Amino acid sequence: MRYEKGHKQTTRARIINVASAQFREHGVASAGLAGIMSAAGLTNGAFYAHFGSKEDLVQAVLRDALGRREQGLRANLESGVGIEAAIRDYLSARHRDGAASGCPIAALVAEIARHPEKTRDAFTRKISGFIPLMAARIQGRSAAERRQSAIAIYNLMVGALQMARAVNDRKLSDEILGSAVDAALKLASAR
Amino acid sequence: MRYEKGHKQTTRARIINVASAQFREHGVASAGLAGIMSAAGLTNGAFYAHFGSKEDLVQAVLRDALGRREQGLRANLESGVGIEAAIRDYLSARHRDGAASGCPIAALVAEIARHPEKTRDAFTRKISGFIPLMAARIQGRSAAERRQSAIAIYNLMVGALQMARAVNDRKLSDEILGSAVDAALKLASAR
DNA sequence: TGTACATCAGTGAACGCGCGTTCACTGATGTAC
DNA sequence: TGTACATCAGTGAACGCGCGTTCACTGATGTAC
Repeated sequence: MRYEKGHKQTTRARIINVASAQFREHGVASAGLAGIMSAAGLTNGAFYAHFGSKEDLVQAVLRDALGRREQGLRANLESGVGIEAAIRDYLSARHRDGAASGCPIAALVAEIARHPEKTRDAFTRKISGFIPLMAARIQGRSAAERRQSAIAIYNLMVGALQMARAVNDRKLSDEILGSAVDAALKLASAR
Repeated sequence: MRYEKGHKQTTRARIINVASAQFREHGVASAGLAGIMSAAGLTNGAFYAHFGSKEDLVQAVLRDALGRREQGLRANLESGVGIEAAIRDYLSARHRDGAASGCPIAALVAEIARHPEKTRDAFTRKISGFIPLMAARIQGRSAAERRQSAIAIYNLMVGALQMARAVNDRKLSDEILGSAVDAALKLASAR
């Protein structure tokens, strides 16, 4: 064959990786296919050998990026990384300043709400899988309470990260992250 | 005069109102000027008699929409509407399902982070004004603690509302709102 | 009082541009006989 | 072994379209004299 076996799969993965970063950095609506393809070292036309439409790519990116974060959660759980470390990492200056490689939920959730059902389906499915993984690391009297706290903590972190990114004043931005860390830790400890 | 006094101001306000709703519903990037102007009962060209650019309009919308919410907060404070009622209202199904007339922060914060400094300035200024108004209604040992809780509660509500809007499963969406209400109330009460 | 001109909010066609998408083609390698 | 054809990932030009923006123009009313 003119290309080694698995070449197309590799190319597809490269497109997904590039798109994943550009979507998170510029938003789905503002990241164009031409820019994504050229950053992947390809030309416009090759796109449709891999995906049926831009919306298809969005779904593939969501599944991939959220899948990676899920794997990360599982790895943390197994290696015993504490919930406090995870919260501090999520709400760090590094995460705030590195949206392109950061949490896809924080970067894209508002846009996803405006996308077609199929895209929201892909998102919803991944989120549903996430929740039990987070709940497993949270203290609480009952499973229901742990689940509830896990959801609230994630929502708090997502909101705080976005706010810290939008605000144009370093001190206020740091204060937002710090307030969220404290509140998240409170919610994570049994009451 | 061919138009009564104050006519231009009224028109400007109408453009801002229409844009405000369309930005919140479709996002700034996806809401076009032609659509905004025609919804305001005008043609394309009239836009530049009122604003220098689309980005100018974004800033005007932010100042207007956040100003309205600030006024609402002040009114609640004076009329003694409790923090619990405010939280339940923010995290209601009605607010989730009515983005066009809902909180501009939840709808636009992620996009604002990617806009020019001047736009982020307008946002930051309004947010800074917000915080003390919210802190005044929160319990806590010190002013610093009240401020911290107010920030965390708002971040939690913004994140939860966005997540509830993105998720494509009514039950999960309701659960997200409910979890956020409980967590916000916990954060709002003194500890 | 009547006429000439100034004002100005809004019109609507046109600008260049980048978007998502399509498609005829390329060229390296495989297979058939 | 050599030739004809099939495969297919990727090329690159072109499509129609809507975007933000510009601009010559309109027409109702004001002011000057």
